[in-house]
Amino acid sequence: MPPRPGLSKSELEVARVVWMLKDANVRAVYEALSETRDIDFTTVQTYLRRLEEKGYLNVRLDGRSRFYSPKVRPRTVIRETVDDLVERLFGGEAMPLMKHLVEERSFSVEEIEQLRQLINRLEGADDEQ
Amino acid sequence: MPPRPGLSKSELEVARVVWMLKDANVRAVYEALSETRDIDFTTVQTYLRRLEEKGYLNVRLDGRSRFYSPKVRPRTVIRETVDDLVERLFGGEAMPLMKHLVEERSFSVEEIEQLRQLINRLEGADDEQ
DNA sequence: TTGACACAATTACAAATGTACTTAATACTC
DNA sequence: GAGTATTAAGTACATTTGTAATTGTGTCAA
Repeated sequence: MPPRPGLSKSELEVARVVWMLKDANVRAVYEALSETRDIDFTTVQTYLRRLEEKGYLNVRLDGRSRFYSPKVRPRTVIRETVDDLVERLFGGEAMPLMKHLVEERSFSVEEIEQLRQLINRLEGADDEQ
Repeated sequence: MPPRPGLSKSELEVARVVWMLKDANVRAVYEALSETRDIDFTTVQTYLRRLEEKGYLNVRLDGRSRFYSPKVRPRTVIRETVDDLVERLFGGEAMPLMKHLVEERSFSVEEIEQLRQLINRLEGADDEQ
């Protein structure tokens, strides 16, 4: 179990922006989010505050403004989130999700090739006992 | 956009049980859920009612008791759910999720082979223009 | 026919979530 | 230094979610 409260869907979205920006104040996050979505500045403020309260972000004061940066590694958050989804939607089996993705998200030829490479690499580093 | 309100994490879990049972009354769903999770009978009742209200389940009356069955196909719900996650967590790119799954969920040799097959099959039925 | 249960239906209610307004403090601009 | 913009901080508030208690009603067994 994660030692932190989970994130809601929208919170995840905001967290992702911070991951991309590495270190950002409210305005920067607000602007990034505004690209794709109609949202109020103070709403972003609230999200960032909650993300900090929940232990996902660090805050640093620079002058009068607060800069947020990841505290938990994206990879970790992604793992927890995806695991949770797999648990609830597929009873813990990851394969059906893979299958779903492969079948429903029409990948390009290049992407398929990329995938194949990934799998090949896996087989090399196989840690089955 | 889905024409129905989205499902919460727990609602998804309950929906999945109904999918598996195909057609079930509260008790059956309650019993299936109890296997893995401590939950009250009436809580299950509430979830099922909400799932129906949201348009995900059909209800049929058999004697005095209500039998629930899927109204929206699992595949559809899964697509909507996964798409939403991919959107928020990976900005709409499915590949990073695949990559994550392949790297983080140690698949067995058999599963890897299965995956490979899946990909091969894909290439045959390639519908790029 | 009377409990004891089963199930439906209704209601409850705190916590989490999405969304924003308000107020206060500062900084920047003439 | 008065007015304007920026940010922080606090507060608000309806909706959704998770969880269940309560109340009504029929069913079955003794």
